[in-house]
Amino acid sequence: MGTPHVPWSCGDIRGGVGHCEPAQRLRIRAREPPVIADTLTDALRAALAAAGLPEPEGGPTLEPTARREHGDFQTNVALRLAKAVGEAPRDVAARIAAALEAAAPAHLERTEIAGPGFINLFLAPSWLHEVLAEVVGADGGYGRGTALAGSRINLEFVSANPTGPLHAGGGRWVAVGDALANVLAAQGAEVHREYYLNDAGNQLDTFARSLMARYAGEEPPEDGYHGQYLVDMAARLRAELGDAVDEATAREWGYAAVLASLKEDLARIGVHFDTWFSERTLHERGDVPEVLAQLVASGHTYERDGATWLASEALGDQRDRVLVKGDGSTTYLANDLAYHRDKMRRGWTHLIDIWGADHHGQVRSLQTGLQAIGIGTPEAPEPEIILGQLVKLERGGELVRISKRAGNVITLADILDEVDPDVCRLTFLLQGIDTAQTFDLDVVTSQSMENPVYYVQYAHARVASIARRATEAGVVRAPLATVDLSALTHERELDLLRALAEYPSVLASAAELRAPHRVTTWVRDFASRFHGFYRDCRVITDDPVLTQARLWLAEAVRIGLADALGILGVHAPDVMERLDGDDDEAGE
RNA sequence: GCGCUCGUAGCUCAACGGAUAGAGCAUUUGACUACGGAUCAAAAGGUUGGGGGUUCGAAUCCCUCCGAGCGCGCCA
Repeated sequence: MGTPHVPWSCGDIRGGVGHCEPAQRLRIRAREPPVIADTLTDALRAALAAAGLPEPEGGPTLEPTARREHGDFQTNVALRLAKAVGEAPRDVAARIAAALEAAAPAHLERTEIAGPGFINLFLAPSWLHEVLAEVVGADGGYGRGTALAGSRINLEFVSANPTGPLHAGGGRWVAVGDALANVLAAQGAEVHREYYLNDAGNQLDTFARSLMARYAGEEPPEDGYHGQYLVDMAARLRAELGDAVDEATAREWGYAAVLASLKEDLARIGVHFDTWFSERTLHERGDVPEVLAQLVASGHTYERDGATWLASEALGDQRDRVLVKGDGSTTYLANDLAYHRDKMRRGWTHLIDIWGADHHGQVRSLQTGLQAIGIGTPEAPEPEIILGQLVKLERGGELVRISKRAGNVITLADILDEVDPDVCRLTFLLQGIDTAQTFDLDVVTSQSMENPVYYVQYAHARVASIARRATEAGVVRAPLATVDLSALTHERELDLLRALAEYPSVLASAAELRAPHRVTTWVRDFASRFHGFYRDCRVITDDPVLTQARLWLAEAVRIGLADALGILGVHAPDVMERLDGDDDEAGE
């Protein structure tokens, strides 16, 4: 029966097993907020030394406080040290705090010991003014890290079989994969986007038979592809190539047609792949027999029942796997091993695959098979496989049941016909991929309040609008160095700057955790803070000093919004198209 | 049966082992004669599926039970 191939469940996205443990990943040290964090950490280290205390394992850490009453930063060093030192946590904290205040670093106003033994640091607003200068002074590079500098990452995603259009659920991998690539690149990695075309197996043959059946005006075979698109495709085939097409010709013509439509869909949503890798390449070059020979030589294979097996269970797989079938043909696993070996040979330092959770059973097979030939280790397997839970589609408050047989496939193109690509992308990037996502077509296709993309884009458009107004009023931004940023004292202003201060660590953790949705969460919150600021603080005022400072603040906000949206692959418009809320028949 | 991923407000979802678990939507109540009201403010809403354990501290880590999704082919 083959893979269930649930159309919008991304059933033909290559699947895999659970997340790799962090230890197996490329490690990224999530950075604390800029500059100030280094300063404070150094001061904290010095305070520990001055107080005659050791450093906790992993060094002292600082983090932004969750509540304003707790100051700007907090550290739990005292809590972590208490047991080793043999003193009460609050006593340890007191010693550290005293030493810290005795040699107070820049911006530090006071410390406070709170709760079980936290040390809270209260800083002067000047540290946030420096953040503003960092944001605008970074020339587009604010928030970037270097943790992955030097690594060359091959990121494979989507890779849906070229036997039909992309399903709506597959859009999740399109959006997540592209954003993850951006997130990794933001840490200095060279990232290569790759799409694997499974064009040598029997799926394409099944596709060809189905197409031929439609061409002949018949129903596709039981295990074939029943979607309406093949009826349309068959008609085009007849129009282009006439009435005497054989199956081989139909297969190649159909493959080319599907490939063109895949690329068109991806272009519509703005995703570009650097490489479209054809499985046929492997067979033409003889890569598969070659990798099989390597596996045999490794001693991890055996013959049984006329087939060649990989002794993968001994390497940590759930069971052994067939590499060469009784009829002499190779399995998907054998081909996939050859494919990933090829990727490593092309010089990438690390491979990442994004798979649908329905394929998690294959993860260990691939990883252990590669380990048998010296690629990756149990601690750091290649490829790293990111599993995403599948997407459920809902419309009219009901789950849309997928029936390939009935041909009621909802494609990504269908969605793009109805909604802006930005909405589509951000919707898929709203949540982590560990949980199954329910994609409500009614909500997504409505330009309602439930669409966070407009909320964020509106914030950006508002900033742009302020800039336009300023220009109209003849107000020009003075060079930053001449502007007195200390005019920024309003809680709304500082609140925006705090969010910007945390942006670098948001990007870093999004990369480390392979979780681009964290950027979405941040930018939604950031937009919310801006809307609050906008309400309470007028930028263009009679006070030239305040106006200048706020114009620069607005610019910093624009940079933050635009950068985060850019990483998510969503546009940051200067103007929003007005919704006509007046005669909206769908309203209320 | 075995394995993987999950279970958080009415709904959809956040939350590098940290303090009083946060947003949006929905509900209720308010707010512009100035930069775009696709906005803002406030209220209400929780035993983080249940039970144990580790820890100064658990939604987070461990064990167990319940529930959900997905896997467990000489298919790809």
